Amino acid sequence: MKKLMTPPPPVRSLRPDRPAPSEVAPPVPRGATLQQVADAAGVHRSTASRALNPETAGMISPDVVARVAGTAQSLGYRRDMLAASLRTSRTRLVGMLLPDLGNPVFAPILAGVEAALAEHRYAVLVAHAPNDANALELLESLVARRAEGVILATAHAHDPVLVRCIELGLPTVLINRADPDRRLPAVTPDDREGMRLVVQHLVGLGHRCIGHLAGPQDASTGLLRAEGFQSAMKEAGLALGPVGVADAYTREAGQAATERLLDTRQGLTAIAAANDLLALGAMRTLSARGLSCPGDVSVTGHNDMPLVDMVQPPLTTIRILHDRIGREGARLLLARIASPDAPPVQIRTPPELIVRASTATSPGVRALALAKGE
Amino acid sequence: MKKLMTPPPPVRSLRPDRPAPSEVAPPVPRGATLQQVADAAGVHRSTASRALNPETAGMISPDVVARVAGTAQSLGYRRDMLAASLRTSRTRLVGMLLPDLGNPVFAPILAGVEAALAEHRYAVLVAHAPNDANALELLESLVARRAEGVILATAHAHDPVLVRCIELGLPTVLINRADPDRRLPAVTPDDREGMRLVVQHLVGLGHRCIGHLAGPQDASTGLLRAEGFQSAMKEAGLALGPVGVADAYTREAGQAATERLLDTRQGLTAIAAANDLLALGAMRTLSARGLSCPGDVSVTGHNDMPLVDMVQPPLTTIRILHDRIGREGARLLLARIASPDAPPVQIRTPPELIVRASTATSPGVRALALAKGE
DNA sequence: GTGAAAGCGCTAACAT
DNA sequence: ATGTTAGCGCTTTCAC
Repeated sequence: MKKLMTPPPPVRSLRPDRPAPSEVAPPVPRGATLQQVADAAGVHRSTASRALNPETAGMISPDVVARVAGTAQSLGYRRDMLAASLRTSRTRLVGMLLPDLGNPVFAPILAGVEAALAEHRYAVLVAHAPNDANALELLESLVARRAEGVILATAHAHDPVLVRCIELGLPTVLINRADPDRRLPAVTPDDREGMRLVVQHLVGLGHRCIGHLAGPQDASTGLLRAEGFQSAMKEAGLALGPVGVADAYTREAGQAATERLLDTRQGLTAIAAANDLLALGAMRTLSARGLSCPGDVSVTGHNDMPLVDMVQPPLTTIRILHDRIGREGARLLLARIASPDAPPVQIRTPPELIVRASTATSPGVRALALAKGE
Repeated sequence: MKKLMTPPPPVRSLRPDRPAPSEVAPPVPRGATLQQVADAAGVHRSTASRALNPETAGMISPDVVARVAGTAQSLGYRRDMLAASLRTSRTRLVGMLLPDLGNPVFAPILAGVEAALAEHRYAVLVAHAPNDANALELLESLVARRAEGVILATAHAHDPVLVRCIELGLPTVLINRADPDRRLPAVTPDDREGMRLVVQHLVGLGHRCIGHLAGPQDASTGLLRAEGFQSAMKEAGLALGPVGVADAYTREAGQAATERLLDTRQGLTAIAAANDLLALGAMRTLSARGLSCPGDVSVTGHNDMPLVDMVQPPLTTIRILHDRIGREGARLLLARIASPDAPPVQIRTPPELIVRASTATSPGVRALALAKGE
């Protein structure tokens, strides 16, 4: 049928040493191929393959292994992962979808992911989807490149990307933000606990009328921090605090939301923001209104981003271990790639309260102390 | 064992909806293959290939194109870039080697690179080599994955990575830092011009005794900014300024180098730092010595990193268009991939002086003005 | 322990 | 305009 063999064409013409510079195709620099190594070492390419793979080198006699390794070395051979991946269906590649590289939390997360994956010889394909623009398209391209899994730092409520990942059966880990339905493993800061630490701190300073400057409520950070704030207030025996919702994690949105918050409730002595940038926005609004921080109003942030210790006043905030979140996320993803049907784990990293100068004893307590003649 | 299943399993010839969890091999989720699409559409796979590729769809009759596209759609077919790449030797993949994701300049650079590459359907493989640890190894892994080129943000003097790239004939672009020998194309901020703007600004404020807080001299930024500083001083008719060299771009190193700088030369009224973090370190040292900024000593930075407008006093600095550096770098790399033998271009992005409150009229000028009874 | 042969999924001559 | 054929470079049964 198809296999009517012609005269024996067993000879494989070796590729020319210097491939003639083709007109239009870019002359990609290529090293030696396995076939060439095998030929030079006088063995079959399958033998060479086995000899060079630590997993299978045991099948081959030590002297052959040595010889092949030697010729490979001298020919500058590098295993072509592309071809190997096609054959084995293992690419050792994962994709990472980032919502906003402008936000300084993502760089250390990426660093953590990269470091943890590199330890397992995996590589990271970075895709950036500012304000979710064509995130789905980017996801598809990661799949087309046979990423073995993806890390999503972008998840928000009813995220189509997340749905698509599930639909594809693609190993996926959420990072920084979680899926409210817990369908996928996630690594997030312990947002509720962070807000609890903040509220406790403020209450300890004598504050009773505390407002929350909330982040966008379609992201888990915004939602959970708002919840954490209210439950900590309740726990402290205080009434639910007033809330101003910012529509983005920016200083400008923080300023605007603080305006609303201050208008909503008179006599606020402290503002717990869902994020450092929001807190900095709050400080601006306060000073614009002639209020001092922390004299009149204490302010707290969340994230401990670089330089918030140098602003005036230095910001009391919650430190998040972003690097560690990245590492854990990578670890989880590798676990999920290995066993995709294991139940999705939720990891929360512990927050740490960093007390600086933007929080102080509440004006009431100070007045009282003063009255006591201290 | 636990899984002694009862009746004979019904035969499922098609791949099971839920792939049975295999013992060790990860069940990678795969879509339809081109062959399957071709079969379903009743054409040969090469025809299907041509029909689905916009470049070659012209060769195929419109109705066949439509039919193939339809079946592809309904089967959820996605071209496997891995296989295509193996065949065509074009991966549309580039690697990016980053020295320090902790430094906030690199996130926007990465964003720029990613955005520019995505426009050409290229993807970015990110490798992180903090303090150059195994940078060479990372480079090799990028090559093994057949990256068509690399963007190095890591280059320093006599960089082995750079040498290896040249040796491999791998299309390479340097970013943020340049190769002193100009063997490779590079996109950098115009460091000399930036320092010139700074010095002019300070001289305009009446400063005459200006010191330079230099960065590491094995990176082009450190070197060029120091050179730019001195040549601008000369241009302004001033003597060479004293220099304190920091051994890293950190606040701590900036503090230490400022100590040395202040000890070297009495009567300094301004410090031009090579970088914002160094400038912040300088401010610390000044305040530790009871000197006020800008009252006694003016300070300038370089980069305009996030939040330096919020520190006290807000930092006068040079704004670098990091995002644009990334974009230009990507553009250059694509050009180099297309024609590797073109002469290496050097692009410098224009700096912009951002005047804030860390610089003020020199004490001498102020005293004079005062004496004049103003 | 090693070689032979098949094939991962795709594209690109070379035929018609 | 479409089908045939031959690989890209590698791994992996299956034989011996």
